[in-house]
Amino acid sequence: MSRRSAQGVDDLFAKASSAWKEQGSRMTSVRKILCQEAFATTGPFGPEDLLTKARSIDKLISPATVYRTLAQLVQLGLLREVAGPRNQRLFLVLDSPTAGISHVLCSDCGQMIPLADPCLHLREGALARQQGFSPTKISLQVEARCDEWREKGSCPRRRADQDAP
Amino acid sequence: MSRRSAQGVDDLFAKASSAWKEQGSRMTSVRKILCQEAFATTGPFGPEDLLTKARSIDKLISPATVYRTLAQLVQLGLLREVAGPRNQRLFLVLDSPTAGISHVLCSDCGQMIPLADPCLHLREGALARQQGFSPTKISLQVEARCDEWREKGSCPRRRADQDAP
DNA sequence: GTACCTGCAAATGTTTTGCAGTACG
DNA sequence: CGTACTGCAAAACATTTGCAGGTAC
Repeated sequence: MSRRSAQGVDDLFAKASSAWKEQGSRMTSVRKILCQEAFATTGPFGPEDLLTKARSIDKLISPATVYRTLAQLVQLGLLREVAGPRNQRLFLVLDSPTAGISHVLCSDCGQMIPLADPCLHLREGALARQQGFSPTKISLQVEARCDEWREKGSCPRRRADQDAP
Repeated sequence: MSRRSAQGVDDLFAKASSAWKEQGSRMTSVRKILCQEAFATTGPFGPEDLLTKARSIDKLISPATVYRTLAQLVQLGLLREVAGPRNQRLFLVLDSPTAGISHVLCSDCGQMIPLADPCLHLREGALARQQGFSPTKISLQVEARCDEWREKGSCPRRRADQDAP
């Protein structure tokens, strides 16, 4: 998994710290670990992913704390929740107006491939605001079969734990 | 809840029957009830909604059968699963070109408001093709808090059976 | 000292599965 | 008759919550 630049991570980390402090909360050592691991991730990640990464640093971190922290980071506007394939919950770091929130979901392997399209992002916000809504969660589902699937009969990204559609 | 025309329901019903028959399965009496209730619904509905409606006709229908049948109807291409607010699973009847469109989901009342935006639709197709995918269905969901919610503290569309977030 | 934070374990809520009986063709 | 379908109950998961102890300021 690719990682965000140290500069970007520090930026986000500072934002989280001050946002928490502002509301009487603290940047604790557990939250530090969770933030570092979450913010360093460039792609979408699930609660389970984050827990695993965090536990590679501190084995005692519990799922409860991961869920609590994720909810807070979404509420602070640093993460956005998106709908993943097969009802997974996924989170994305929101660190710039160009944050890629569009994705293609492969019908075969279920994998989510990000689409970078700032224009689309702006458009989504505008659409929602037009009708009197403030967006909190955005999910674009493009159901598709990848070219490899059509040519070779199976998707190269398919994971072993997945069943045929 | 608005209902689909009898003609439309019959059409979908016939499709389901023949699709099942084709694969050695049957249109049973329980499936009839589930299909009728699902196909008559024009908006998004959850497994629980469908179970309730079905039980108003036959009280013995079980959740297991509802889930099994929903999965099959999705697989047959008659329903489409979309991600709802607060991690609800929602299903839509796929019976027209307007099925693959965008929606705003209200975080408070859970209602899904369609967004007509053919431009967005076209754009997604292009994006997906760029990356080697052939899109089949596209749906954009923006989960949001509506202005009424922010101003009055609750959403005018809220239904009685829903809890505060 | 007073909040806040955390892990644990239990509770929740939803979806799936094994199984025995039933119904359909 | 054999296969598919169904309800029931239990299992499997994912997520949330209560609480007691620990930590930061």
